[in-house]
Amino acid sequence: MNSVTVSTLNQYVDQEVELKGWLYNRRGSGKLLFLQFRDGTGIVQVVVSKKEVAEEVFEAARRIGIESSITVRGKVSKDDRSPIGVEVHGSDLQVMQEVHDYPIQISEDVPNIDKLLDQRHLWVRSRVPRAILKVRSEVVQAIRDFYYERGFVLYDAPIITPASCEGVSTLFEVPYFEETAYLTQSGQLYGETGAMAFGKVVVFGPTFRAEKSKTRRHLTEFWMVEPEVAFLELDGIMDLAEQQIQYVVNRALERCKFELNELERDTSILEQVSKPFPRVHYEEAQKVLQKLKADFAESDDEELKKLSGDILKQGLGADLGAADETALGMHYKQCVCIHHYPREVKAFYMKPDETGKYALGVDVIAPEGVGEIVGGGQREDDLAALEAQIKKHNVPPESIDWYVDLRKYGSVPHGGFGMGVERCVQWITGCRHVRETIPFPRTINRTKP
RNA sequence: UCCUCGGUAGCUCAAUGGUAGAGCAUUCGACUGUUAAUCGACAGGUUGCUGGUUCGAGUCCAGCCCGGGGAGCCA
Repeated sequence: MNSVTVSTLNQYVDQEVELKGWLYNRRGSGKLLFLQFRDGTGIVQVVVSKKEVAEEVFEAARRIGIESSITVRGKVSKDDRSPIGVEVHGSDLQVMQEVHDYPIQISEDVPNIDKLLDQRHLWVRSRVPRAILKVRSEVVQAIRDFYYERGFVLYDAPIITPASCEGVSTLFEVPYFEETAYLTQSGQLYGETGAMAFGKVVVFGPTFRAEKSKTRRHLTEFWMVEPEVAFLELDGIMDLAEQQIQYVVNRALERCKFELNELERDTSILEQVSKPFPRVHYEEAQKVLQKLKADFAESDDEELKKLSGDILKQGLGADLGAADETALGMHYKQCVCIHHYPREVKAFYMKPDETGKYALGVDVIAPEGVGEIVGGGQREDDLAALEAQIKKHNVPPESIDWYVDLRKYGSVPHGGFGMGVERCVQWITGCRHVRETIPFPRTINRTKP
C-alpha cells in the first residue's frame, strides 16, 4: 500500500490508505479513540474503535503521547463533522517513536510568544505557525514569479560588505581576516550596478540591522526584495511597487485560502489591494495628517485620542513617524504611496525634484497598523550632484568609489525600491508580531534556537 | 539610548503586610462520536537576585539582573 498525504485524502473516499506522520492530539473514551493525525499537509481525525482493531493496536493508540511519530492504516470515509470533509477509520497503527513529554500544549498557540519562541524548533509544528510560514513560502514564490515573468534578472548582492551603504545605520561588524567588514543592510547600491548591466534586476536576500529596536515590527535579520531598473523614474517606480504588491497579495488570497481561514484573517481590506493605490505628495500628506489630528482629538475613542497626540509629533516638514503611518493607513484603508519627502530626511543617493526641496522618493504604507512595507525612489544620476551629497553626508569616499563610477560611465535615470518580506507577510496574515513571519527570528535578545 | 509595563507551579494567572492558590498541561483512573472533549484523583514552589523596614514580606523601600512593547531609526 502506498502512503498518501492528508491533503489528498478526499480522492481516496472508501479506500484503504496508509498515512505517515505525527499524533497532534487525542480525545476519546475507553473504547473509542479520536486521534488527531498530522503529516505537515494537514490534520485528519483517525477513529480507532476497540472492537475493530487488534488489542495491542488499541492499547498503543491509547498510550502514545502528543507528537509520537506513527504510521496509520485505515479506510477513508466522508464525514460532515470533519473540517476537511473526511476522516479515517483506523485498522492498524505502527509507532515509530513513542513520546510522552512534548513540551508544547495545543492551547499554547496564543498566550506567550516569547516562551514559545524558545521552543521555535518544535512550535513550527503547530497550526498557527504552520499557516503563517506557509503564507510566507507562497509570498516568496510570488515575488520570484512576478520578477521572472517581467524579465528581471536575479542579481545577488554580497552579504559581507566593506562599509555602510547609507552611512548612518548601525551595522553588525564581522572580523574579516586583518580587517573589519559589515553585514549588509541593503543590496541596493549593488543592484544599481546590475541595472546598468542588465536593465532590470532584482536583489533578493537577507539584510541585517543592528539597531536596538524592540518592537513588533522589527527584526535584526530580515529578507528584502530590491528591484532596480534603468530608465525608470518616480512614477514608474510607484507603478512597479503597486503591481508587485497587488500580485503578491492576490496570489496569497488565491492559494492560501485554507491558511488565512485557519488564522481567522478578515481579508476584506486585503481584497481592496487591486484598486489603484492613492499617491499622495508629502505636502498633501501633511495636510491630511493635520486634519486627522484634529478629528481624532475630538473622538470619544481613547485610542484615537492618544493617536492624535502622536500625529506629526516630529513637527511639520519633518519625517513621518509611526503614528503618522498608522493614521494614514486608517484614513485610506488600503496601501498608500507617500512621495516627495523633504530631501534632508532621505539618504544621500536620492535624486531631488526640480525645486531641490524634495526627494524623488516613495514609501508605501500598508493599512491595519503595519506601516511602511516599501521604501524607494529615483537615484541621483548626476556625478557632481552625487559627489556633493556624499561629502555632505560624510560618507567615506574610498568605500563607494565603485558606486560613483556608475555616474562616470553611461549614467542614466534609474531607480527601485526595497520591500520587507516579513512586514508584507505580517500584513497578509494579520499576525501581531513580525517575528512570527520567519522560521527563526533574530531580534536584539534572541539568537537561539 | 530614552519612556513604560512586568518577573509567583511546565503554561496562563490570583493572593488587604498574617498558613502560596486556581485553571490548563503532565501522571493515574472513568467514559462508544469527541472537536482546545468531559469527569475524578495524585503530584507539582528557593514568589528573578541582594539588602533593608517589620513580631511577620510574594506584598512596602533601595539597588541590581532579566524580559515585554513603544519612541527614535528603518523594511
